[in-house]
Amino acid sequence: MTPDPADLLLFARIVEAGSFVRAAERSQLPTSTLSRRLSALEEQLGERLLLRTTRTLTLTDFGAAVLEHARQIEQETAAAQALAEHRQQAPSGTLRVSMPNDFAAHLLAPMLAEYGQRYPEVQVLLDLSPGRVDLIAEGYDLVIRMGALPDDASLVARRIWNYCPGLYAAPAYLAQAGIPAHPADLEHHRLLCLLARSGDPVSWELQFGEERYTPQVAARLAVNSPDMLLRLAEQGLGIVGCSPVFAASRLESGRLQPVLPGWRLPMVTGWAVYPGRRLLPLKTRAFLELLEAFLSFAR
Amino acid sequence: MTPDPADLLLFARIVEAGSFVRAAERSQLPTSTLSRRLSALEEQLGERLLLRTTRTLTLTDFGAAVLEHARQIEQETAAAQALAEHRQQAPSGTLRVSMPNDFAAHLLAPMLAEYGQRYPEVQVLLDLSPGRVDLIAEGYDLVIRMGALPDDASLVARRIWNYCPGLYAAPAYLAQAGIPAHPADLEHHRLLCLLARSGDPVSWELQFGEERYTPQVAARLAVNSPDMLLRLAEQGLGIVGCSPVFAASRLESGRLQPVLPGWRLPMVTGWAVYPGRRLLPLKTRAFLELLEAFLSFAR
DNA sequence: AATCATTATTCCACCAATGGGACAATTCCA
DNA sequence: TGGAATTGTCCCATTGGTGGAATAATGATT
Repeated sequence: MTPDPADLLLFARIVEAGSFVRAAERSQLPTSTLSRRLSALEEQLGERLLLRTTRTLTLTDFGAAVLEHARQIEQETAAAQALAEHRQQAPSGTLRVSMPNDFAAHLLAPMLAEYGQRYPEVQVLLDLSPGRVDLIAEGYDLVIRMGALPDDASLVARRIWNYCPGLYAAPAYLAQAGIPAHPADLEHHRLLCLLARSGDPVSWELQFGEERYTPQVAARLAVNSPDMLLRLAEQGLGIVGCSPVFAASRLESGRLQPVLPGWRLPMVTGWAVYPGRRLLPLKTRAFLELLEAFLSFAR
Repeated sequence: MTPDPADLLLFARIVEAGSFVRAAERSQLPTSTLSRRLSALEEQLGERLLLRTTRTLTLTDFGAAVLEHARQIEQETAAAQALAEHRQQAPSGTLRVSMPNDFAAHLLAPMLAEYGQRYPEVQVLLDLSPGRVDLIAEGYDLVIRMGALPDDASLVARRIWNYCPGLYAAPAYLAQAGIPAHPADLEHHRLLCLLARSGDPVSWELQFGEERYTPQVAARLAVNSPDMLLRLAEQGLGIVGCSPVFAASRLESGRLQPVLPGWRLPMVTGWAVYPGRRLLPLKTRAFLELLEAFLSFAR
């Protein structure tokens, strides 16, 4: 059996302190423990390390040889602790984040800039692939996804954002197909739908305050990229349902305009998913905090 | 509080094994312990080291940083153990021995040669000062002394040799002063006495089998070196009492001859004194074994 | 020389860590 | 698709180690 490195560490401390009692004071341990542990270590190694008198401790030359290794152990444990403490104060390392492309482009660009400036020691690796990634297997620290969250017990999902998509279309399209006055009118329109990952069709369950209405329509086109969806709507392909935030720039420039204002699609929730509930790396915690701060503005 | 190096070592083992179960098998520990200890370590360091799924373990980049130090600790403990095991097989280091000059010259020269040849890794430091040395304070591994042994509880004395001094004188001296036929005759002779360390006079309590006789004489000369004593006797200064072994060479060459053959002085015991009762360094144990082997020949 | 202060060791009641088992979850295999 | 095997975590009775106090012993001091 290999010796307990903790005992070797204690041995180093005893030698440094020069006596059992001083080592006990520094280590916050009773002298009895030190005495017992050292004896056990000697027993295990099969040779004495220290010759002890009540007044003096002298190293065996075997003890001197072992002491070198014991000091190394002491130094390495201290290094490990220092590493941890440094982490506690300044986030560092590599942060691997995966999030939808549009989410990053429309909402997170300034936030990412701020994060990079505030924590220069963290290297951010941003993945914008739309598909879900295996958080742990692929080594991601954080994954942001819209809609359905993965029910993985080892993962923790945190609600970071939500929105109720509104309906938007290009003025040219509305001039040609007419402006709907009620959800029921949508049955005669071309609807552009965001393709859910699960592949099942999205129901257009519209609501306006307490009032609800679900037109019996099928989407004419489904894409898995909100940005592409908006671009298609801009080209006059139909009516799109998406977040007001995403549509904002096109609304301002007049390339899109609201349809059935006040009516909203069901709430979509954005989740931040990360492994484990506690002991989150500081870099991740910092990212989440900054994320929430920015999203509370964008709400 | 600094982390427990034993936990860091376990962490390294888990990473090497690739799973908790395999690490448990190798370490002869239950998986529950490994799981708990690793969690405790993470708790203490404040950040996760391993992301665990039932099927895969992946290192955090913090974990990767800590792992380096953990591996060092593993290596150092192994080195310490190897050191001990190597000691078990091949004595090494420095052996500090103190013994009387004459004891070394007449009895131990071949034994020391044999020891040096058999254990080349041991550097022997031989002290031939006649006075008693403080075993522990001066760092001696072994002290050989003739006569009274120190009653020190922390020291262990082992009887290694004993002899009954005989009487010897130079032929020239005997021709001049006459050959004693009975111990009582010694009262008219010059007696050369070995100076005891305590300084008190040595009584010439002669015995021959069961017969005892103590001539009322005082030594004319006292020296604390048996060899010098013999040399003085050789010069015809008087009758000396010393070990037959010490006198052997001079008896063979005829420079000395026995006086009152059969009569002997009281037994003198030689002691080997060393610190502690068990866990004797192998170099010391080897020395003692060889010592006893040689002295059993010289008896 | 004798006493005192200091130090390492020993003893024993007690507590915390252990480890065997059950459990939940996941991946592999048919 | 469904079981089977494997894996990490949790639970709780049990044990080994802990730590406070007494003991033995040593070196300095008066």
